[in-house]
Amino acid sequence: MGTTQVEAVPEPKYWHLRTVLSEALDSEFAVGQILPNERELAARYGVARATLRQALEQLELEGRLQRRRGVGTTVAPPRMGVDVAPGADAWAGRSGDAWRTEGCTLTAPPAAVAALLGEHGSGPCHTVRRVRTEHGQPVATEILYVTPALTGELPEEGAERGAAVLAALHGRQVERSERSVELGSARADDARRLDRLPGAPVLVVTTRYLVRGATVAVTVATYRADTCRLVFGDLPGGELLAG
Amino acid sequence: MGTTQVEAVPEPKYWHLRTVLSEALDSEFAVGQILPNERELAARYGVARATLRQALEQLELEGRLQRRRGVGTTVAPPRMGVDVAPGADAWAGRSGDAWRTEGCTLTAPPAAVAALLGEHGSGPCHTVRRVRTEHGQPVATEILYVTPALTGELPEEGAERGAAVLAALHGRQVERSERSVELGSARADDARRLDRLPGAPVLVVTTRYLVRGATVAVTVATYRADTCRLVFGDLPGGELLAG
DNA sequence: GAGTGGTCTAGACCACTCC
DNA sequence: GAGTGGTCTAGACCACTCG
Repeated sequence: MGTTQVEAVPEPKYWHLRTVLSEALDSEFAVGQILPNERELAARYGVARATLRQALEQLELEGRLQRRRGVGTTVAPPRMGVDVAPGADAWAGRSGDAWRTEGCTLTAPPAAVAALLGEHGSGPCHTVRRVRTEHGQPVATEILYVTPALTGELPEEGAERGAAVLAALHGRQVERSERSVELGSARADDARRLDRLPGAPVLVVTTRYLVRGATVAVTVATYRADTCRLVFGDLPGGELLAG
Repeated sequence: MGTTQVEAVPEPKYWHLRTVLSEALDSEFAVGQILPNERELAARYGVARATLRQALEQLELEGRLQRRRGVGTTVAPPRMGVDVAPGADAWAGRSGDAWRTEGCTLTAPPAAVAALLGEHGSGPCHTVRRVRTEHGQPVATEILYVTPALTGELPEEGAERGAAVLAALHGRQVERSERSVELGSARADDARRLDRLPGAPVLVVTTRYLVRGATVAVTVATYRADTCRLVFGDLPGGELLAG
């Protein structure tokens, strides 16, 4: 008794620190500005470095900070809006297209993708790898799986075949598409392409393209969660409230 | 010399451990099964508990594990697909509606929302709080901001006014909507509603509803990232490849 | 009260960037 | 080589759930 407990459920130090730092970022720092190093910040706030890092990790997750090994921690700009509306992330040929095709193989898709492709998923698929760059920064990697039934014969190999696959898809009508978004962590190869460390948080966008009721193509796109805000622009109208 | 370095760039322990555990989950554990406790797992794999926890955090981020203080770590079921298509997450009145209205106030929106509302954002807005439950589990919280110009006079207070606001919106035509998804971390109040700890990763879905070119309503929905896969069903068709 | 995950510490060393 | 963030350790204590 006698201890006037201001908060019945005291919040963790790292969470309080996150709030304090967040407010400091708003009022005392400009975008791109470099913060004091972790050891100094920890000393300044009277916590262990690990605790400070927990707070910084939160802020990085929220897109407020950017940390680079060997360089320092900087104040991140607001997340860029990346348009992922169907057609807007044009697979090819668009003016100002930000996608770059890296290569193409003919391999069996992973089980999760095979399930989406249904009967077409059992055999090998054209597998096209692409990387999306925005404002000079890599923001996404993507793997496109296309059933060979859709493209027909494609003798070329490697990156050239990738272009051929995209060309074969060019202008095809699709009845509808289904898209889902979930949180993931970057695998080693994606992390390298995205200029991040393995395990970095990413937003995984999976899209099914349907023609006459059958899934003819699937894309799995991996967006950097720290720098990207996925924008689904111009959704159809309709009633503001269903029911 | 003499040290045959198998991997030129050795991966961190926690990342390797993540892979090992991930494979063990696939082959040796069933959904819902409880894992050995952290101290034992750390000993078993010959690492410090903190390192083991780093691996577990990764797997939790990927939706593979579920950790509950005082209980243990269990194998999580596959993420549930949560439909967030416009109209599908009906604001009210739908059969099987999974949203529950918590209350309603007339307050000035935060700056970020005010910016989206444009000229209407300067004054106070109807602010409706809702919670979405799916399969008996809270999956999302949402705040709906509506300009008073759209609803007219609404004398009631609290949760009843919330219903009145929703009723006023019922069946309204909207020309188009714009939606974005980004990663965030749960604030204390959202965390409580979602049965999570502060800082838990969430997917923040922001939607603008437009009528005659003006934004009349904005929703900010916060989904649990560990258990939810956001599904945008039945997107419009069109060309499979734009260009 | 026993057992769990969550927080926090103090220190060490490593990988990387830049001068 | 100096300075940064990233990894890892060994230990302590706290908050929570459950029998």
